[in-house]
Amino acid sequence: VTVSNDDPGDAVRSLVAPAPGAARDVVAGALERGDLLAVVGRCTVAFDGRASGELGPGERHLLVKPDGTALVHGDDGQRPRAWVGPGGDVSASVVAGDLRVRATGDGGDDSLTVAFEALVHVGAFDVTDDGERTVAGTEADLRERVLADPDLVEPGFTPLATERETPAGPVDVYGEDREGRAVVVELKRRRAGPDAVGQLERYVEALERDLHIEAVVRGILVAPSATDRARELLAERGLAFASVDPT
Amino acid sequence: VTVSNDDPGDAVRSLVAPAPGAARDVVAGALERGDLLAVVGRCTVAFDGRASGELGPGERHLLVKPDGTALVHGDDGQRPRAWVGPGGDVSASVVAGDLRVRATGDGGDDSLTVAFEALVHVGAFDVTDDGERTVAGTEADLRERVLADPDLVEPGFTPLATERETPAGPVDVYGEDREGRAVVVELKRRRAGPDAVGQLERYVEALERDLHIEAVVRGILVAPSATDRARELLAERGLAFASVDPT
DNA sequence: TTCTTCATCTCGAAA
DNA sequence: TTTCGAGGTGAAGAA
Repeated sequence: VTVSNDDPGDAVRSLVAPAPGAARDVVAGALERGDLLAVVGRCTVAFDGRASGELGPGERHLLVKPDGTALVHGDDGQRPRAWVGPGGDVSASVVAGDLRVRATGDGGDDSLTVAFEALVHVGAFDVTDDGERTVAGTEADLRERVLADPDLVEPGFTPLATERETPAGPVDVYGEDREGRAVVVELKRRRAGPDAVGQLERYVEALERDLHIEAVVRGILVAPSATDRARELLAERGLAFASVDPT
Repeated sequence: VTVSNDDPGDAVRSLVAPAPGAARDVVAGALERGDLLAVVGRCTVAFDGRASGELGPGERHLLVKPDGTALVHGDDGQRPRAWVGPGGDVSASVVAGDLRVRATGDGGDDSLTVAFEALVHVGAFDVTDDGERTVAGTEADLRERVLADPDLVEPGFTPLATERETPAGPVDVYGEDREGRAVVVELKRRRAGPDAVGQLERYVEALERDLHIEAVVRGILVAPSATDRARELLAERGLAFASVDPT
């Protein structure tokens, strides 16, 4: 077992195949300093809270962030096998010769316990991420596109408001058609399914009641495409569809 | 810059503050062997595909799994700041003196590029996670509970089928009430919102049409609780609610 | 706080 | 492959 550290300003602590006690010390120090903590090894995991469950023995990667978030990743997939959210407490101990890391969620209702029966690596890193994040191709971009060129929705369509409030919640785009009829537009950045139609329908009905007029409120689903079931539902409800890409 | 490795059967390679070339070699070896790869350092990130975007300079943790999944984690929150799914290719290179890791998603439509301008740690780990995952408190558990004690839904309720097919999709639980009327039950393991009511409504309407009878099909939403808006919608649609916890 | 909806949602199962 | 709904969904914005 060797401690391997080039000591670049105490920014890193890295142990390969450490003894549990040495690992616990590194983990405890990382938690105290607010470091990013990474532990790789064979472990079992238990969690409890909104639901409860466990992971049988397996080799995994535990990531603990300065805000208390803890993620247990297996060897595949994009989602952690187990996790607990930020805001809680994290502690480390050695129980029966095993390193044990325990984290609790914000309310304290959620808890996560990781017991390592073999340690491959422990690392503590003093990192801060203050970089900006930009994303293009979101629903917001689709909305901008529709507002810039309302004919994409339907020739003669005139947007009047975004996020217009109704008893059923805010509608993405509210406007009127060439004949002056009220129009509710629901935007989806991806292929739309039955849920999107249900949403649109709720807004249309809510707005009809809100305006308490006899005139019909039209509903238009705007998305790159829609599934067959979604199109059937649109037809049944007398709603329309317009194909528009978010980019 | 030191290579620090206790050589526990070639299961670990760990470099603290490595030079880009040395890091590239470790990364390339990890990709070749199918190791779990972890890189910590200051980087910029760009992604493209379903959407596109970038992360400005920041210190982050890159995790690459044997299946090609790549996750870029910042110092807080539970979701990666950027990612690409499994199934694609991953490659490493040194460009303008910086380690660069590029990963593509399954279809090759998605791509993720991470350029490290400073390296804190590089680790390659030979791990496999074959542990079982068990979870209690899921919707399946709620269904079992309801089937074991149908009175939780409503006194006199009799379940007849689960996953019963309708033109709108499979119904969680199908049965009949004390008067022999058809009943559709929609289950939610947590507090139910408007979307759950929309789902239940679709199933009720689909089943009414499917049975093509004059008799009404009843709908009951079963969940620990429901939001006010959800309750209003239930009332408008003539649907019922039953409070049942998944555990 | 609760509520509502978006997400580069992810994931699994079924048609 | 596509569709559909669950998820211990998470996260953001508004009331």
